[in-house]
Amino acid sequence: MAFWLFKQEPDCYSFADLERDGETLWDGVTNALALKHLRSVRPGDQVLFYHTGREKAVVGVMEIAGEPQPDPKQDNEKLVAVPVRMVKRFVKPVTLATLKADPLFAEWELIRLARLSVMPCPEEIWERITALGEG
DNA sequence: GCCAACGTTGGC
DNA sequence: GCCAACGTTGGC
Repeated sequence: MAFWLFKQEPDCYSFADLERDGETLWDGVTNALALKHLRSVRPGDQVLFYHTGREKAVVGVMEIAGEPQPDPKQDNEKLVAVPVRMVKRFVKPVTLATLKADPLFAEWELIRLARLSVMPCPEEIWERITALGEG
């Protein structure tokens, strides 16, 4: 079982939308490195949901609900999408400012590669963020 | 609204 | 295959 972080602009699809839907297909990823990561996810993997834009915070946890599959909205076999399901909303969102203030996160892709939307999450970072988020 | 960082495209 | 120009993302 592995840990990941997925980013999304909440005006496009928010954690509240996932709470409403329960499960959704995470699609629309086109960046090569993000796709490489997305093809590596496995059912049961745990995923942090990060809101970009105004919020800039990790807002909750979801889990991979199925195998990566061709993105049904794209006419390109290289592009994949993956089913995800809601797990829990954080009591307290963990803001980017909080993460930037702690050197533990400085080398992580979330900080180093601002435009990457799918990335692995080292277990140490997972533990720290979920501890902060669960208050 | 601006800009830095990065990815993509297209001419050569 | 290189690189300049351009487009996009996301933080500020």
